[in-house]
Amino acid sequence: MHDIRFIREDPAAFDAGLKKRNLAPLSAELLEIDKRRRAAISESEAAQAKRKALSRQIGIAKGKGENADALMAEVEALEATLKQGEAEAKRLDEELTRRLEVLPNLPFDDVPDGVDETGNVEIRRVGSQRNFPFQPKDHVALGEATGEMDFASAARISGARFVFLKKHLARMERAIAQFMLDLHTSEEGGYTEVNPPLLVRDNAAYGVGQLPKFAEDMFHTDNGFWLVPTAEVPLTNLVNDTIVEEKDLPLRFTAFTPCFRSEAGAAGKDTRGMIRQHQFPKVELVSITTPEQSDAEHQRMTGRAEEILKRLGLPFRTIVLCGGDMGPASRKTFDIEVWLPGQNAYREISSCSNCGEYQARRMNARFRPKEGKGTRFVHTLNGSGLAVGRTLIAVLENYQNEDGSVTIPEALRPYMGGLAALPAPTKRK
RNA sequence: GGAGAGGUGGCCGAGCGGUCGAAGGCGGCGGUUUGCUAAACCGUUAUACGGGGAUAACUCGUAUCGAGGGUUCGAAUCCCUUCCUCUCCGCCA
Repeated sequence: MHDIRFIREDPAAFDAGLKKRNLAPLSAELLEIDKRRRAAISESEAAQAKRKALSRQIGIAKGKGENADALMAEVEALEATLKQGEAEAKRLDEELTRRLEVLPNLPFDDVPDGVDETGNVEIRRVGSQRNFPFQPKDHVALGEATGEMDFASAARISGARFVFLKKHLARMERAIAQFMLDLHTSEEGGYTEVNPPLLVRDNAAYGVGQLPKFAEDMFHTDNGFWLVPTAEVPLTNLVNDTIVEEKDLPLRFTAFTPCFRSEAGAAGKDTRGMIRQHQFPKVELVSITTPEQSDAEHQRMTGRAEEILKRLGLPFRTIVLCGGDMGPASRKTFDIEVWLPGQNAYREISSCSNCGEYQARRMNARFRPKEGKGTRFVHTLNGSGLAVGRTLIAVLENYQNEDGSVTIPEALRPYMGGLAALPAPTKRK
């Protein structure tokens, strides 16, 4: 949600931000609505002030037992203008909100220009791609060979874009999540583990910017709940409608949850395998900071997500998204892409965004500064730390052996009962 | 699911048709006292929007007592709708 005063003060900066989003300038028409809105408010308030004064006089007169008919007639005469003025002011105010609340956040100046993913810029590459002496398989081939990744059963029971994981793979997914949580909640990680609700109300979905524009991307229950598309929704809303003390910032939350996305089928992309599912597990990171801290926190958060991949020995690259490819709430986003030899491609495994005060304004999340008076909006950040299902895929594809067994990365072994490798599939008789 | 109770400022808690933005307390801030701390005492302490002003200090106005609507000259107070919380009973992982 944008601050109309910011647009009033610097319409050129606003339009420049929209341009980075490949949107046409809007400041002129928004300010026109704002102008009419403010005029209507002034008019309406003047009438209200008059009524208030008269009503007070009526009260005083009646208190003294005097006749107040003349005064009451005066108020009566005001009635029409009053009602009309109020309605007009309200209508214009709502129109402005409706226009503003669907606009995306303004990218920072250092965000690259571009209309889609081709405009993204790689900023670093870590780890080296393994040289396979054989043709590496993708995760579907590996998982189905052992029967531990079962798409056929999932299709019978839930339809497309679901999967059953069994035995070692089920356990490894759990191991990965636990490894991530342990690192994030360690002293150097600094995050507080949270186990949030997975069903949320409209206001929570609105607060992070999912509503009103992206309703069709979420599952909805028939009694009015949204299934969370990411734990970002409940975690960020932990501070909605609250005022935190500056000394308590930053707040850092992490959660391991399933995520539910209904849009996953619509794109027609990644129809094969576990890459894009209606339900997937993810460890999420959320930070609440002061405006001054948010940029450093953004770097830090991205670093914490990268640390997971480093410890798992998975090669990855980090890119900064261009204006056209960023999520609407974000001012700047780093994507981390893991190398998948089975696909011969880097694939997104984390997305870390600094949302500035965009979400804070929508959910009314403020802090009380140590210096000065009043309150200010917090900055909110979120990132995957990491997508657990995709991490599982990455482990399978990067650590596979020619016989179909999979070496387990050292970091995960303590979580797998010391197991060193997932067994190769047994040959069919 | 059944039966009740309630939602007031950063927090607790009064008020139940008329100068109520709202008593009192706590907390916060400023000060006095004090060797320091504590205690005591005095003062102060909401937010949003709009107008004026230098996009200042400040000032004027309007709104805000869960949300929305209604009654009334006037609503925190009355009525309706809705959301939420709590208690008891039932049911259930």
